[in-house]
Amino acid sequence: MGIDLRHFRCFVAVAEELHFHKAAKRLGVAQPALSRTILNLEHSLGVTLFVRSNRNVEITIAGQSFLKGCKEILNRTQQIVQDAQRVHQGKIGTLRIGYTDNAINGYAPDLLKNFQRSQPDISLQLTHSVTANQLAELEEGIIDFGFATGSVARSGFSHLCIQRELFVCIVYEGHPFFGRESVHIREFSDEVMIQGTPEKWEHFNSYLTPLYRKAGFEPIVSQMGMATSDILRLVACGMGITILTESVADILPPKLKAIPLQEITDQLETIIIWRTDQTNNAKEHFVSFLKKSLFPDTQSV
Amino acid sequence: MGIDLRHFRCFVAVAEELHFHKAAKRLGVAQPALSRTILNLEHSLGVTLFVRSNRNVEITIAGQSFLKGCKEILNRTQQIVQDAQRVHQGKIGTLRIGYTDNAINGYAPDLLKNFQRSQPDISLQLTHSVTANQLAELEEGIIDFGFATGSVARSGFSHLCIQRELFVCIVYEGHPFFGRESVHIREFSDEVMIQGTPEKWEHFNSYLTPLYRKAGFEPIVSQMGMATSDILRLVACGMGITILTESVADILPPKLKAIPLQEITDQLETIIIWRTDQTNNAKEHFVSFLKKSLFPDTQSV
DNA sequence: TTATACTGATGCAAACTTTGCATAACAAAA
DNA sequence: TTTTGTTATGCAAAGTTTGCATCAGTATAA
Repeated sequence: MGIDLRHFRCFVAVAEELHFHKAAKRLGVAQPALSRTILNLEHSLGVTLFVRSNRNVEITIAGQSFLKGCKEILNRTQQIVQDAQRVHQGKIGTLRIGYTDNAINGYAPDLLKNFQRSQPDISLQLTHSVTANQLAELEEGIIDFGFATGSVARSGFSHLCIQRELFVCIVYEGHPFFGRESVHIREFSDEVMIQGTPEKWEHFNSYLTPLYRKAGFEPIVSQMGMATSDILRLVACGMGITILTESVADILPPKLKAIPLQEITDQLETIIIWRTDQTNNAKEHFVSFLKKSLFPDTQSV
Repeated sequence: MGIDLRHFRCFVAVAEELHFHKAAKRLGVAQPALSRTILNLEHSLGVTLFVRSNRNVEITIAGQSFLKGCKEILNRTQQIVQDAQRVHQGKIGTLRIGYTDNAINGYAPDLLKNFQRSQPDISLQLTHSVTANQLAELEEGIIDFGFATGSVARSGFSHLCIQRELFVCIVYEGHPFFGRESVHIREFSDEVMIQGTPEKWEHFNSYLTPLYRKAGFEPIVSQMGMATSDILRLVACGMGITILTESVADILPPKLKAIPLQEITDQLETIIIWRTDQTNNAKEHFVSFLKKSLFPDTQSV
């Protein structure tokens, strides 16, 4: 005869009502059943929980100790059941997210902030890595989502475009372009340019090359930076100017300016990419949140 | 169909064995009964706990979450039953305390003795286990307090430092160091040393390694002991000398001596650690007793 | 003293749950 | 294809819990 939560529930009711009939009513059972349940419990424990007279019921100090424990266990049981259900529904969990320098500016931080607010029990773990690495990390299950730039169509992956940005020229105070409304890329033929390193900026640079080619010259590249912040620092030191995208405005230091490029309508896409197989509820939450945020009109699903 | 402790017990067995037949054997029931119990549980919860193929059983993340909770509840259930029985027998509360070999010497025994005197109706139940295990046991609710060595900062836990000790060298009668006022660690380069086994003494040994490194040699370790008493026995047999902490003086057999180490001021911290949530009266008594003993000046609360 | 009212406990059969056995169903390995 | 290893299912037996009727005990009122 094992002790069960049923015994605990019955015991708590009796201990609180100190009256078998009322407790039975509260539990929705007949009084004799309850009487027997408590007797069984006392017998299993080897502990007298109540002193009954035919006129009233008193709880023993052992009973008081047990009551406290029973309530604790019943509450905790409810909690762990809820927790399991929440995990099952993906409300508790961790999403690992990779991001590139370009992708994390603009719309992305707000997106993540809002998601965090709507699902505070899902923790987000952000790691920095370039697009190519992100794909490998997605494959290996190291990250769940990648914030990447460029069109990355691969089977087994889904993606959503979260923003499209125009390219802009970044100049420092004192440079001839500073204060101009716009610049034409042809004017760069004699400028010293800063660029991202080929390994990390492979994808980004692949957009720039055709622009220079169309303008009919090869850029003079003086220095390279690994991260956006490195490049901006070099520009700020007057080592040269650079081409980045609009959203960099969000992190632009003072004395640097972003100037639109004339005639150039190419856009850099920022996408969120993830594996289509291997889903879990936390991931699904995030995907549906993304869709809701990006296409608020669509009411389907 | 209510969820019962029976379901928890069955679930834990399956989760630990990841095999219905083995789990059923362990529980002493037939496999079909167990299968159905788990299916019922999953149905009641509305949560998939296991992913079964015909070749193996895997636990889901929701299952892992639930497993942790189930273990906690089963342990706590056992405890409250014991508590009730103790109260029935006239003891009012129980504190379960884990201790490591290093932590239980020095100040700790007096602390416990004084607490016992001030609260004779709270029975103390001491169990020996290493720091890492203590943390797991705290999580699972098997112990209420751990006496551990080393700085263990974890969220959800509180701790108090009860002592800081210098390291000393333990030598046997007849050894050249015996009778010396102090020794320098450099003199150990040709000595045969006794050490604690790496599994159980991982933390303690992590203090010794840098000491030897700074002195510029690797120690010659002849034998390893599991417990302090084992190590002392080996030293007493003349198998080598060892490094322990000051408080070991309290349990030093005759013909062994503790000698201070020159120039070494590193100290080993002994802490008491407990879960910040899940408190009860006995635990609160103990915490306030500790604070009163350790900071007798502070009169607040 | 006796009757009444109120209390928890007990006998018993019905309802429900859990169990074990035999075996199905399925997939991987031989 | 057969064998082996695994969980799931059908079904009847065993076990547990329940509700009804009723007992037994005690305080209160007549």
